[in-house]
Amino acid sequence: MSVTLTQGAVEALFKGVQVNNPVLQLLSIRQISTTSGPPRFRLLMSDGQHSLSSLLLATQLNYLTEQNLLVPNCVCLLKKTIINTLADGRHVVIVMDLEILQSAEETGGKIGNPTLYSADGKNSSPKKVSSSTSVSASPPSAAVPGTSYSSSNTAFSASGGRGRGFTGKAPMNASPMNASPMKTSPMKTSPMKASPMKASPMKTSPLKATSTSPGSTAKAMPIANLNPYQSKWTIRARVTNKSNIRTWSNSRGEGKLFSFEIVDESGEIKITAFNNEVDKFFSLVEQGKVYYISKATLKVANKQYTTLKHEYEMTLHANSSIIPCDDSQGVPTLNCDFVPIAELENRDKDAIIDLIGVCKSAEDVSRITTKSSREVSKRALSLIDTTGKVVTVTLWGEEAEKFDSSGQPVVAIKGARLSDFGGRSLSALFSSTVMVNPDIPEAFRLRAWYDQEGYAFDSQSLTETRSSVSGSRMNWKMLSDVKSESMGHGEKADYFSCIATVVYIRKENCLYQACPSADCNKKVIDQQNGLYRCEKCNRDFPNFKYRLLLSANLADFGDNQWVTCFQETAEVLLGHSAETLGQLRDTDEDALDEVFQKATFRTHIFKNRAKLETYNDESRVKVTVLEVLPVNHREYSRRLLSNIHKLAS
DNA sequence: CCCCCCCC
Repeated sequence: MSVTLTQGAVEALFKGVQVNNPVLQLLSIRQISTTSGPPRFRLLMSDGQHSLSSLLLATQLNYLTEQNLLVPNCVCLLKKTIINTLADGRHVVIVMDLEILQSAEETGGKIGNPTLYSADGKNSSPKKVSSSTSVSASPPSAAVPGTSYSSSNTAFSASGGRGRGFTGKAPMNASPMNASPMKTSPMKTSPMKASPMKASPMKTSPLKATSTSPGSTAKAMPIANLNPYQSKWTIRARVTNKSNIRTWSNSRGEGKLFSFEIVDESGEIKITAFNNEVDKFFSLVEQGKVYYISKATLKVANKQYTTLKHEYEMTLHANSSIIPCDDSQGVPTLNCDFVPIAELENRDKDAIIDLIGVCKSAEDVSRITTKSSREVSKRALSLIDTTGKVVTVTLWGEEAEKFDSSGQPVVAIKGARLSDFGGRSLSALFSSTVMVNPDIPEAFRLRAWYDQEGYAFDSQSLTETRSSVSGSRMNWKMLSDVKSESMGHGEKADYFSCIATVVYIRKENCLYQACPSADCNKKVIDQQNGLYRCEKCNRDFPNFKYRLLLSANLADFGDNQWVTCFQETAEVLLGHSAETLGQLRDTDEDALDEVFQKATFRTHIFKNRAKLETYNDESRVKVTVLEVLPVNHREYSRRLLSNIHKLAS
């Protein structure tokens, strides 16, 4: 005999320890009953000393049985195995790949006198087990919840699984599911009988001990651990993305379907319901709610059509069960991995991105016609985050129609697609989830940031559109043109735009105390008695508001120019509100200095107005800044080239 | 078993 069985392999596998390429003898094989899908085979294998009955043949190896190759007494090399851990701590070994080293004939019979391995050391006759329907009488180890569900990670990665499980951060992080027992049990059958071997029901339910109602202490299977090789599971998960009902008609037939995505703290998976199951479950399944789900079919996910990371997806069938769960504790509301907007520049086109930002502005909804002549609504939003960058996100259909931008809400989008249109922009997909003012810490942080400082940011958009800057209505000039073209000398003011760098901002007299009434910005006179007088309103006020009136010196490569910035443009230039700056001046002069320093040597696009003014018999052109816009690199290059061309000619 | 993801 040329083969040697791997001694100790059965004990290791029984205990859930991976064994590399063990050589085992098949003692018996039998088909187990399944509700759907291809036949499943359970194996009793021996290492010569012990035998193990909790092995399942992966369906892709079924051909070995069909060809009568995998028959009792043959010797096998298990090239790839997955160890699944059941809720009660027992392990099931899925044989993913094997090689028959020696046929049954060549081997000639059973090697050694193996006894069925069990944890308590009692050995039972392998014959008895192989003909019995009961699983080996290992004592239920209810005391190992900490290790429950933990599929062997190394085994999973060896099987080619990638990024399985929980890769994002959970915004609503709660205690691990293991530690949050379900309070109620709406399930008719106990989910804890999580044996993949339907023909081998456990006689006792190991976790039932302290419960008064069946299933009350049961644990759900984490979504990340779902696989086609275990059919008896119950998950507890939140619906994150429910589609409408769609119909189809093609060469293979017609029908209707809807799909939804669910999340638990371990991961996400897509579920699809067809025809009868649409009728049964469509109204039951609600976005945001938590359900117990069991008895659905798992199949390999088509990555072409899903943005989720799970290797599998689920299809509901006639026996599938979806039961609302009142206790949603510990089930995350969403599972986002937000990408800072500034970081989008470094991401690839077509990447699927989770994004959160304050909706600075939004287009009105509009109707467009697609290439395939379908009409659809769209609405573009400008989102900003603490990186100070802005990006355009397009919503479609109903989402676009319903969106309300009033109050500049925080918008979070899970699963938007990155496009290179206009540089960088995003588009919501059918699979995207759009949340307005979501109840998550990131949203609260952003709200606070925006209201305190973000609103005044000289934000740069990653999305360049016709309306943003580039070209059309801009009367581009160099600063030297102000003098050489005698701008502002005409009857009307001249308007021009330039790209220039702030070389100096005068701090003296940059702030004044203005009349607090809404439409009056007149400087008030401090009466030194706690009252402030506005001559224009002819009234005394107990308060005032700070206003900015900034003198700045701008330079481009041709010349420099003193300009005036009022309130709004000054706030953008300095990056803070007049109110904040007023407080700083009164309380922290150093901080105010820093603000001015930070704003200096920054380059922007300035839209200006030039007009000759006469004051005390002296005339000079006064340039007022009307708008400060971020410089876009493409635009900057274009202007630079244009200016060089102008200088050369 | 579907698989549309759009427009500038």
